[in-house]
Amino acid sequence: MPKSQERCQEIREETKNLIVKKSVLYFAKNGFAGTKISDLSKHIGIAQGTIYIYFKSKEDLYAEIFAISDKIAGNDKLVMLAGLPLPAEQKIKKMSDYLIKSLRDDEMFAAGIALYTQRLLEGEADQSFYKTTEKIIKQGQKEGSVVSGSARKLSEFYWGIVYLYAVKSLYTADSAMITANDLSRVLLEDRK
Amino acid sequence: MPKSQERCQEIREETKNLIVKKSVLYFAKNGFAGTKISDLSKHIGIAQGTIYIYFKSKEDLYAEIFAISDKIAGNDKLVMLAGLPLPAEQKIKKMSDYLIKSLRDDEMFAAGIALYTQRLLEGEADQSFYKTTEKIIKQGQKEGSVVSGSARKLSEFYWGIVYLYAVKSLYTADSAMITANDLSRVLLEDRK
Amino acid sequence: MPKSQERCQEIREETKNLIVKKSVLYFAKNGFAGTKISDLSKHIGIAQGTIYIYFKSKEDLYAEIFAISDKIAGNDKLVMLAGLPLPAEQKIKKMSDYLIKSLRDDEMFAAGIALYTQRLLEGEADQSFYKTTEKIIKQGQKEGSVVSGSARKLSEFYWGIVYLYAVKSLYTADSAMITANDLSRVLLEDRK
Amino acid sequence: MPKSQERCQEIREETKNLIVKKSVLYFAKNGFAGTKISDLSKHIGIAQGTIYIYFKSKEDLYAEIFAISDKIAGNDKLVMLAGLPLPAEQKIKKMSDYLIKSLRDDEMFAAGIALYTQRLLEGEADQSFYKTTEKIIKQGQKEGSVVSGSARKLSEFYWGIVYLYAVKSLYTADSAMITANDLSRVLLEDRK
DNA sequence: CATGAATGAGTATTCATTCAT
DNA sequence: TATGAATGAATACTCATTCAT
Repeated sequence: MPKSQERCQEIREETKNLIVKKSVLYFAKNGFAGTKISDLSKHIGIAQGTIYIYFKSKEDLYAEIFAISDKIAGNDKLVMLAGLPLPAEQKIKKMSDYLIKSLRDDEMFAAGIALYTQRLLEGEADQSFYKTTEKIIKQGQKEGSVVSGSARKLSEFYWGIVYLYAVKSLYTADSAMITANDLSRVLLEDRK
Repeated sequence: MPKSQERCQEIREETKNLIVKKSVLYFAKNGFAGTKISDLSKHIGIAQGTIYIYFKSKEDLYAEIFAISDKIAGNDKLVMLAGLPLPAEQKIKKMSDYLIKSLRDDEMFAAGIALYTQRLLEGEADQSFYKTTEKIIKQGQKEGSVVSGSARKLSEFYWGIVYLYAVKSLYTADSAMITANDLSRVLLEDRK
Repeated sequence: MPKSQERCQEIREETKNLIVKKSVLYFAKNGFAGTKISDLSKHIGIAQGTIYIYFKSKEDLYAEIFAISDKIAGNDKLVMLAGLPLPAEQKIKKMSDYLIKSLRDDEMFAAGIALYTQRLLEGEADQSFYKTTEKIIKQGQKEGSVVSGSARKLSEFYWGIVYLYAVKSLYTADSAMITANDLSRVLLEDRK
Repeated sequence: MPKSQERCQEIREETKNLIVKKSVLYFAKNGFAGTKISDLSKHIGIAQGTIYIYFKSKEDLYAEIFAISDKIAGNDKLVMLAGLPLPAEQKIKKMSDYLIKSLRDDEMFAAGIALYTQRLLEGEADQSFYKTTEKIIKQGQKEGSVVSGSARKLSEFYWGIVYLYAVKSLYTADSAMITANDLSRVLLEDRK
């Protein structure tokens, strides 16, 4: 009696997700060239061959992970936040809160940020994070809560710092993480 | 006219320097695993075998480059600056000036910073940059020019940003570099 | 209504036959090494695992097919023909008729011939086809209807040609097949 | 002191030729799937890696050998022969002489014929051998020396037999090779 | 019995290193 | 010294076979 069509689909889905999930961290830490399929498969807990059932090649797996890195890093949440009817200062604080909390608690998130930013540096990712943040910055500059300067540069700066601490948290468990407040202050005017 | 002993030595020196110089950039961009000797030698403009005359192995070359990365990145200048009888604010401004200028004009410098920081993340570098900067920060906090907070964390933050723009400049020629002023402000109190 | 013992047996028989039948063609075209179980099972229309219910291994399946290739190729009919009380010329004509007709109409037959000959080349098949044909040739040489020369060589030649067109018909549907007459003439004296 | 440019070129040429020459036989005997790079390199007497200096992949090596199989099989000589001002009967006899002699003495030649014909069966080779032979056949039919029938079919038949004995000679050293005379008679009218 | 996802031994390919020139 | 062809151990990838469902 054959396995049911749906159950097979489910198994496939599960295994593929497992591979992706575990690979994100591994690639983020070790890079493409630094990742051996033999080590990766051991880390995932499957046979080497299984990877090739779901991905044509190591490069293919990497590309797929790269491609979804913005999802892993929570781009959709950011876009939603930007759309809310709130003052920019609040948005920035919420965003910073969310980012710092996620970096601290969720290795996958940190890995997603790291991969997404690498992709940006190599010119292969769209700049959705930057652009959404730019909008918030401009709103804040109108409202007087955000420091003056090129929104683009400020956005890059903000995300650069997020990247920085993402990478740090991948390498060292106990890194002296900045607070959400520290991060917000990069954009917000000091209140005296 | 036979080559004199010294001339030979000179040539050796020159070739070795060429290899180091060109390798710094290559390793900084591609990492250890991502660097193939075949590609690297092409990039340097010599034969693969030549590298092995000067270095025992790829790892040996990498180690040597790593070992001098803090020199490339100008650690000695920083130490000297810290020792001068100047207010911390001035030191920070001078330091930031120097860093931004170097990042802009000297690829080798950027590569040195990138490699040094990678080493730090992997826990293999001493933390001289951080520590020297910490001293300046503490001085500044006493003098009232530097924001309050853990000197260690502020130092890490400052150098994180330098690293960030070092990596950026390795990848994109025209990256929207921050100004020395932007960089200084990370540590300095806002003056109203 | 539970399946009877016999019905079960029948189903087994049917599936096994299906596998053999479809495999003959596949192996004949692609050879042992060139046949992947994954491709073969797709071609048969069953799951990979099913093959292993009926055959211990790929080699086992191949061996079984090889073993019956002379039956597929109609060796028994040839032996019977040789035994009939007929002049050699008639036997040769009947044999050629039968071979050409079968090659044209029955892919399985062509595949059987191809496999049998491959086996011969590799020295693993007995030479029953050759030997039976040799007898007919010798009879014909006595009767004056068959060209002179080594019966062995003529027999090899005759079957070589049959093999040739067997292979051709496996690859190209519309190959310019020789006629039974052409084939007979390889052995028979020209009549003026 | 570096190797001279020319010497390097020479060495490359030599090694590539060695690989091609030895591979022709190996592939002809074992087919593509049946040939392991590890075995092939042992057979050639070089390291596995060396093959990949000259060929991008196993497939690439095979394709290159396939592509030149008509040269190995001596297509140019055949074309030249067809152009000579001779009666067709002489051409056919010379051609058959040459073919049988080459098959007997030169394994490479046999391998070339085998590969070329495989290519034909797979529809990837042009049909230069067939076409040149067709011309000679038509000439001979006009001159009355060649049997009647479709020139195309006769040509296919003739080359089929050559292929047959090419394959045979690859497998068995002492195969009962037909004589040049036997081969010629496939096309020529019997003289009484 | 039938299925097809998973396995891992086997095979292809790469790349740091060596060495004859 | 400098070269780059050759090497073979390390790594990527395939495919016959197994096994839980």
